[in-house]
Amino acid sequence: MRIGDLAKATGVDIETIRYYEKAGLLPEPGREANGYRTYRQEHLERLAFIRHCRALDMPLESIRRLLDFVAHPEAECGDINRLIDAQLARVQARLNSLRALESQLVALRAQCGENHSAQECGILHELVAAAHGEACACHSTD
Amino acid sequence: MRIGDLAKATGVDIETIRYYEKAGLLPEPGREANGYRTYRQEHLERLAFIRHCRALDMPLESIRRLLDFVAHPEAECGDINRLIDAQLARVQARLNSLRALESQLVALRAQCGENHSAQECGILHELVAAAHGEACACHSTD
DNA sequence: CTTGACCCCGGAGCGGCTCCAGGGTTTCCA
DNA sequence: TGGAAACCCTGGAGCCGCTCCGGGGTCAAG
Ligand SMILES: [Zn+2]
Ligand SMILES: [Zn+2]
Ligand SMILES: [Zn+2]
Ligand SMILES: [Zn+2]
Repeated sequence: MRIGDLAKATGVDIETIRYYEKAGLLPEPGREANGYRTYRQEHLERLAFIRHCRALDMPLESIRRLLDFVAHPEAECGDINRLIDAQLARVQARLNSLRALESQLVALRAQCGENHSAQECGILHELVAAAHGEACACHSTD
Repeated sequence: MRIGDLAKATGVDIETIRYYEKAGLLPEPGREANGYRTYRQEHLERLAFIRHCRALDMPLESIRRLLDFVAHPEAECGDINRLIDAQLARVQARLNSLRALESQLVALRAQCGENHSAQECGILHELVAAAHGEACACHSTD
């Protein structure tokens, strides 16, 4: 399998595959006489694993550590839990802030109905007022 | 007001303030004889405006355009609406994917209860299985 | 013999900061 | 008066996870 085949099989961009190799996530592939990379089934599985973890938004460093566990199956799995927990915590924190953000944006959007000049625009007014600190907790000074 | 005072007053890092200046978001401050930047009330307000928009997760480019409206209050406000709408759409898209992500992570986390070796760990098993494509839509090949 | 598809490499660019080295200035206290 | 601490300056590199670029080599079909 050449890199283009692997890319097609997994839906991962060629450049990204090379990047994962440089980053030490994907083991070095074999080389044809002309220098082209050649991959085997294990590379495909490894790459799918990486993409699955990336789809869970894990940083590459976490994936690296998970791959260590795959390579050393006798190790205790406590760190795996902690890793997932940390990831979940990140996601939930981001969810919370995005939810707050969404309602702020919805409220903001409601300030402008019809087309008019910027100086009469409720959105701009609200943004300026909030920046002055009136009823604005989001960019707190603490 | 020197840069440190502005930083303290707004809770924004000094380096970030200088970065905003370089990025053309904050107007060039005055300078003391020794080259130190000096800021006035308008800078403080401007910076607060920027931070408020950043708290709404707007990209700097959008903020630049909002600032253009502040500077040209006679312009039509239609673009302001579109800007907020686009931002809201981004946030909602991210919310949706994060919600899916959260439930996946929760399900994943449930696969491991007690401490054991990595090869028996349900989390690792699930990750590997999902990477193989069994019941996994997240890293689709299309 | 050329066209096009594929592959190689090293390096730059993205956003939004953050940090660093290497310097100058000011302020405070002994 | 001296010296340390706290502040300020600049330009440039580093972070993440790619993505794109230039400049080249390789190989099969028409
Ligand atoms: Zn997947
Ligand atoms: Zn309006
Ligand atoms: Zn705010
Ligand atoms: Zn386990």
